[in-house]
Amino acid sequence: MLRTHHAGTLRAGHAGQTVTLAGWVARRRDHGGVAFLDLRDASGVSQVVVRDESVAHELRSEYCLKITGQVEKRPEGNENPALPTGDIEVIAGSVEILSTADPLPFQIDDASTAAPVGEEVRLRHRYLDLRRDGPAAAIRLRSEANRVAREELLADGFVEVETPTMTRSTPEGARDFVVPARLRPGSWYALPQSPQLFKQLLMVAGIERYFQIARCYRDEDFRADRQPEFTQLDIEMSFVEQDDVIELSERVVAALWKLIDVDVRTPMPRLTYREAFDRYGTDKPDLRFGLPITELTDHFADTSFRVFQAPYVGGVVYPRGASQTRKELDGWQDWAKARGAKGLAYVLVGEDGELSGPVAKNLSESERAALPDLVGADPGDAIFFAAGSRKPSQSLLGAARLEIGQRTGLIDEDAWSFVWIVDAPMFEAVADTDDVAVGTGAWTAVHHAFTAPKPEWLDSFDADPANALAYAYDLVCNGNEIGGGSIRIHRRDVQQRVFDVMGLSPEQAQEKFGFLLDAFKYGAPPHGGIAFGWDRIVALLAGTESIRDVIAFPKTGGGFDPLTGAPAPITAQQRKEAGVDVIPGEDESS
RNA sequence: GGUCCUGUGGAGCAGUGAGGAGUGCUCGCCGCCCUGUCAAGGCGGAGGUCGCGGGUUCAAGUCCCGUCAGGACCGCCA
Repeated sequence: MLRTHHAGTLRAGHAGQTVTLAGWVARRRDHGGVAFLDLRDASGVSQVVVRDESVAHELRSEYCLKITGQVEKRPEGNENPALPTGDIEVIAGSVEILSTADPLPFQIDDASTAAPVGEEVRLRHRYLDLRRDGPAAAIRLRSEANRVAREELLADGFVEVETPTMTRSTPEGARDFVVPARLRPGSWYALPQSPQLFKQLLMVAGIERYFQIARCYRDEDFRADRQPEFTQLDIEMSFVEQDDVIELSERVVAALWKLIDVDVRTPMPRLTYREAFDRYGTDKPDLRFGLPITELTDHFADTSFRVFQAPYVGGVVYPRGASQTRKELDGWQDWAKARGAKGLAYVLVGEDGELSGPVAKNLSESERAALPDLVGADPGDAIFFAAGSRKPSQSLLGAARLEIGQRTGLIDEDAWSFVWIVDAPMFEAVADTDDVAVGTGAWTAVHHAFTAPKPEWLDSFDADPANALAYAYDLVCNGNEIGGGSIRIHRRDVQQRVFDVMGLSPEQAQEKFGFLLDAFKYGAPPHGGIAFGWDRIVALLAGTESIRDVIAFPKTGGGFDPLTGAPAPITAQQRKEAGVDVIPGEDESS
């Protein structure tokens, strides 16, 4: 080893020892005659005292040094209580420059810069960014999360299995990334959107308890919490029911949050999908604050106000919202229109209890009188309304609820709220979505085509697909969906009935999922599982907004890696070898 | 595919409303001084296609059009 000690570990007890340290110059304070270096390695920093000015003079920020010297207690009064190593310093005997450093594109020591450095320049020099305390801690926390999950699962008899990252394109939800196959020009591998099909095959294989920290790939447009490649903690178990998967999941989550000294209370509360939409207008409600939505359809059943003559009317309270300016209230209209709504009707509750605003005069005396109590509004509050089809209206109110919670500071940023969303519908009408439908039927799977119906719907789901409930569960933390899974179909007859609802013929099913259906012919065990959004979970643990902060080398919005410059053109020779430009013949399936 | 925000020495900002010489701030960088600092200090200095292209104008960082890049959101993401 080049060193005998780690810089951040030296204490008063080391005084008198001769040590060798290796690390980077975090900061240099040259007094001419005596110079102080903060030498940083992964463990922290120690102050090094260089008394030879000719040695100290040429040293610069982020030079990589090897220093041998004696640990001494700092002179009386010169201790730095802000540093763990603040009681000692290392009097440099020899200073060897292992590596010099050019002037930096940005400062590593962010304590000295008032404002944060821009993300683009940080990502272009991510290897420097990761020398900083915050980013370094996030990557190390991720490693700890991986360790904790592995320990919890391995101790419970789980087997870690790696599945292919070059596989067959299967019709799942998202667009596939594809890889040309040199040996079969015109044919392509796909990168997996998840290990879903493989983990089910592993259940057929008798693994019984599988997990993997799995990389997944989806070629979709970006959002703050999306990357083209992302990570799931993927779990699948045989001979289990919903409660078994949930119980295991809660143990894993509790172990993870212990990393940040949070005791997660289990069992976690559950909401049905229906309740979540009725009360919070979303399937991933943030329960760190209240402000539930109130359905007002019955209240306005006989209204003369055209806008409220709708299949659904609901409202949400904006505490103290009546004092908003006209401009702010108009801003909400733009906000709603940006979400595809016509607008956001509102009523202001005066301090005297009188209702005002453009909508109020359209309401009857009785409609006005009961309204504040019905929605839980006090004098000085505002009430926002959405009217129209049930789900879009609830979604709008749910988004408004969240926006109100954020604007009014109702959200306790230190709180952790976990909730399971259960009993999601199995199907949704194709007309309600623009999904690339797997089949040609009027219905498409909400979760995926292998999700089992709840036991009580086993006989009737195909007779009443609009109301059939799936044996599926999503885990939501502070308004983020951090995990989701289901009990799978293991019976061929049930699977075919699901395909029938989706308009998928046996022949079509065989073509698309044949390898899975074939496997299910050979004694498939009942099984189910869950996948956790690992990047989001670690981001929550790290207390950062963006999952980019917990990915070592993330990509920016266009799928571009500012560090390597990927994606980049390839040479003509590479194109030729890869067979990218081969046009499939008529006898080849594309 | 759509909407909004941002782009000014190496970093972070101000300057754009209401056009008038690349003006300013904090940090960094370079040189000199300095023997107890720890965001060291003092003095001096260098460093700019104002993202890019076009237009309006006597004159554009500033106004208009287009475009590129980054961020956020809608669509999309079983």
